[in-house]
Amino acid sequence: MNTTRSGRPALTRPDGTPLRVLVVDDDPDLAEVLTGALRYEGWEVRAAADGTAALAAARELRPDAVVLDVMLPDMDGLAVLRGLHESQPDVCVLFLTARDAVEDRIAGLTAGGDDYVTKPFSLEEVVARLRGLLRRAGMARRPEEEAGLVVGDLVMDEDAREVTRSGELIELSPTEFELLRFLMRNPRRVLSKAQILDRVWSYDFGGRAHVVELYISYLRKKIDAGRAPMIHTVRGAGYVLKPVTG
Amino acid sequence: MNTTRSGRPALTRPDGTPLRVLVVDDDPDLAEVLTGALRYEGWEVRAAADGTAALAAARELRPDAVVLDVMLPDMDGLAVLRGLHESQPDVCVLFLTARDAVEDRIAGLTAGGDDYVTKPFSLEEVVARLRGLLRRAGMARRPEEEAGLVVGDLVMDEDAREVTRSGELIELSPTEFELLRFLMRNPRRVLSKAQILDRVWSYDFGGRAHVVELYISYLRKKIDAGRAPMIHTVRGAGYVLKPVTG
DNA sequence: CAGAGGTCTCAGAGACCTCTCAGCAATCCG
DNA sequence: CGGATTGCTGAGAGGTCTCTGAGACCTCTG
Repeated sequence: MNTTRSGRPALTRPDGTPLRVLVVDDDPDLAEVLTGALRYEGWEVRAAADGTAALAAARELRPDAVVLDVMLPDMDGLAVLRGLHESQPDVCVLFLTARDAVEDRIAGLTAGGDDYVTKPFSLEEVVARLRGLLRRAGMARRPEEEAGLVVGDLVMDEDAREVTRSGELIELSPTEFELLRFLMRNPRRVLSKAQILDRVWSYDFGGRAHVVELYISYLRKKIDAGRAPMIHTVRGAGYVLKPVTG
Repeated sequence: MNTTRSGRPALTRPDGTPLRVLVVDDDPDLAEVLTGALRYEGWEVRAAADGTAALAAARELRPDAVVLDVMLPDMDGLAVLRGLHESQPDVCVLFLTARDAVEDRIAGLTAGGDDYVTKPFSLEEVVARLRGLLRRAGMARRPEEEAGLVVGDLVMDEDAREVTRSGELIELSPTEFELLRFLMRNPRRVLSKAQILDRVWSYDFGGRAHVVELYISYLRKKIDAGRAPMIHTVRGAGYVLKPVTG
């Protein structure tokens, strides 16, 4: 079976082969980081630096999804989108856009059910959106019936952005939600603060690992409050999320 | 079968041939020590002193993993990573970084599931991380089904950093954990204090072999406390870890 | 424009870890 | 048997890691 590099079973195409994703961004560092993160999901990834290369690569790779920067040196987002749909009408597209980009442009781009994230983004968010797109488009098969993320009595519904523990609803801020999602996708594994920063915070975040401690502290107050703790500190190594019994 | 120089069966590629590792560091002494330690694991190792040489060597050797200093004279870490992934998308990378390098944050480098250790490091830690990376990436086949490290009723889960004896959880500090890992990877074999010092303590540690005695003492209190002892002193030679009956 | 919620920095308190020192115990050897 | 050697462990200094509260800054909303 196809698996992620973390050992977890991967989201695959309906026939069980790896999902194919094309990353299009003219910043090579960003493209590299994105590529790495998506490969980590167990997907087959290729990168292109401009619209022309993107269209050529798409024709060859026939990707299930494209991660597309709307500001490319040679073509604008809508043109690339048109070109993509010409060769593959069903492809899912996740747009990357600057925060200050004119909002209604985006509105037009996402009309076809596609989605977008604004720069600077966190990798966890990009991966989550892409998974959402692919699932909704029926292009991906879930490894199991994984109705939501479940660790012990802690349950996360990603679509509804709802978290419950023992059936009790817990309200989380956006950052708290992302952090918990990352923890829940890696249960029983110690995650270092650097790993967490790289995944949950946006790539241009200059701050220290200290924020991680802070947000872990917030999560504990909401999730572990008065209950048997699920979030554990491993001094000198990082944090683990574990079901209560073991 | 491929074996380590210590006689233990080696972690191999899926086809049983030795894993191939490329070491990239511009400090020749450090590169030598690393190369030696990895060869000792039964792996095929090659060294390169800068980014250009590394990429050339990678193209030729096609390594399963690369140990990569992020501070190279000619290229930055992300650029080397990009070059590596161009020729080998699936290669695992373990980064070496200075502790005082723009604190804690290895911006994006660990995003793809890769890992890092900070200098000064212990060889045991480098080897352990590399093994972890390779296992998770599905690039390595374990010699046996070695679900975790097991010696008698003593069990270590390296991912969760958890140790149990007879099912009872034992809490260990980072150094205690490393020391025990080394012992458990070499059961029934007498390890000298010098060997332990070289493996478990970082290469720039100036202290005496006395710390080893101290930490063995700590471990005994936690692991052997009130039970049949597993850690034995071999006077004039070192220490052995053995299952109780043997 | 005021208020609310969210994010992050700062700084202090406290817990924990590592290692040195020193004295004692066990073992070895003449 | 007695001295020398080797190993064990308690006490404690110093440093590091972690947690938490207070507050500044920002954005969004009414």
